[in-house]
Formats: sequence, C-alpha cells, structure tokens
Amino acid sequence: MTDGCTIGELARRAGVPTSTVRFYERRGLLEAAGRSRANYRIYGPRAEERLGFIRSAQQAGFTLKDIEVLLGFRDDPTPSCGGVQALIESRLELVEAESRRLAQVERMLRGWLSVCREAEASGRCGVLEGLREKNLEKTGDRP
Amino acid sequence: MTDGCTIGELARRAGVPTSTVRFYERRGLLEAAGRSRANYRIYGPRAEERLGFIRSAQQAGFTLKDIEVLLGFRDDPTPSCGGVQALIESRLELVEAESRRLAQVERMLRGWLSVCREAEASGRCGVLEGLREKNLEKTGDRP
DNA sequence: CGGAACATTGAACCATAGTGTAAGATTGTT
DNA sequence: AACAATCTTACACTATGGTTCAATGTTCCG
Repeated sequence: MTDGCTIGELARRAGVPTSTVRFYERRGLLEAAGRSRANYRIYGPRAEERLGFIRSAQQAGFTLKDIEVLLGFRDDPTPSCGGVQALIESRLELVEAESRRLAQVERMLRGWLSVCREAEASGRCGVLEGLREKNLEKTGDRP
Repeated sequence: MTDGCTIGELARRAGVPTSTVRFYERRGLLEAAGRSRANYRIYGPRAEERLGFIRSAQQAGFTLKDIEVLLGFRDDPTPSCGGVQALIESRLELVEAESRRLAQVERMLRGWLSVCREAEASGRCGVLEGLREKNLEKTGDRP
C-alpha cells in the first residue's frame, strides 16, 4: 500500500519509456496493473521486479516471445527447468545461424572493399562491374 | 525485340517470385517495364541483368536502400568509385557492430545454458532465479 | 487559480523485405 | 469452346519491438 507507483515512476526506475510499459502490458508480459481513483496504473514491487526480469532476459538475447514463455515457467509452481533449457538451446541455435550468416556477409563486404581499393588506381569501379557477374551465386565467398 | 519476356519468365530465370519483381519496381529498383498489347510487362536483357545485380548485391550484404544507391552510381556516367567505397565501409561498420552484439548475446546464452545444466541436479531453475537479479546490467558478460 | 507535468485511450505509424488475396483480363493448349 | 496458367491492379498482412499522436483528464506547485 505504501509503495505503489505510477507508470512514469516505474518506467524511470526501469529505464524505459512509459510507452514501452504499456506495450508490454498490451503484449501480456506485464499483467494489468491496479488503478488509482483517477484511473492511473499503480504498480507494486512485484511489477517492478517482473519488468526487471523482462529487460534482463532481453539483454540476454531472448525475444519477447521467448520471454513470454520464460515468464510462464516462472509463474508455474512446477520447477520444469527442462523447458527453459530447451528454449535456451533453440534460441542459441538461431543466434549461431545468424552469426554465421553475418560472418559470411562480412567476408563478402571485405572482399568488395579490397576490390574497390585495388580498382581505385584504374578509372573503373570494380565493384559495380564485379557485382554484375553472378559468379557469387553458389561458389563465391570471395568476389 | 526478339527476346522480350514476361514477368513470370524473368522471375523464373532470376529465381524470385513475380511478386518480388513487382515489389522492386514499386521500390524503384527496377524501372517500369514496357507493356505488351495486353498490358503485360515485357522485359529485355537489360532488366534481367539489373535484377541479377540486385540479387548479387543483396547476397553481398547490401540492403535494398544500399542497392538503390549502388544502382544510382551504376547509372551515373561518372565513375565515382569513392561513393561506392564509402557505402561499403559504412555497411561494413553496421555489420561489424551487429556481429559484436550477436557474439555478446551468444556468450550470454551459453552462460545461461551452463547455469541451467548445473542447476539440473538441484530442484530449482538457476536461470529464472538468475535473470531476476540484474547483475548483468553493465558488469555481466557471464551470468 | 493557473499552468506544468503527468496520466488515460485507441489508432496509426516506423523500418525491412517482401507475401497474400481478391477480382478480373488474357493467353496457350486441347 | 472450355480450361488452366499467367497476367493485371490495389490493398492488406507478416514479424519485431516498440513510438507517436490527438484529445482529454489529473495532480502538483506557487
């Protein structure tokens, strides 16, 4: 009772805009808060902790959809750590895949950059000419 | 004149759906094609080559917005390789930043996974408890 | 009392790269 | 002639994580 706070106060403490708090509520990540007489949302320490969890999980690389699941586990009295583990593993796989893709893109771009520097001497642009040929379709890591 | 083809044919050759070709036209990446009597788009070899360029550039990690610029350079009679180089460099920076972020996320997830495995013996879920504490905010690569 | 600073709502909007749909016109094959 | 395939258009929708807006109501400070 003593420590209910408004959405602005909660948001300030968590370091997010109020719009984000409302968004989380809309998404079902935060349960609908109690209301003051003036229909303002009133948050207690539990909501604050929950919001902190969401932000931490987000920093740890979980999507909001993941976090929905994690929160479900958390709310569940059953310990069921297996589901959490499976979630982490599948998220990790996605991240690894994306990481590989990015590394590939990075190599590509570096390749084009060196083409660009080499061609700087001659008048032509090796990149525009090189990208025209589709030798990268299956074969080419290096342009 | 002999080798105009319809959108379906062009799309098949490039390995994209026709919807994507129309989308590129709408985005201004492909110029509006000529039309047959029946109002069908008719594409020549230049369009085919241009579409190939777009796809190649995409594989090389450029966004459609980048590609718009690249196409602009290409259409420009002036050689201006410097602009191309700047574009590659700025794109590369973004990719590197994202790459670092992903690596960080990967470390995080691996950390949580090991927490999860360690806690498997005990009844509790270390992840749900660990994410509650916000010790990861600035300090923590490892949970 | 007055104005600033805060709160409420729903709806629309941002970027990205397309995909899907509906309804109708045209083309090719049998 | 019938039928399938292909084409046309505009508009809406996908996923992600929110942000912005307008119009209106409340609380706080001097």
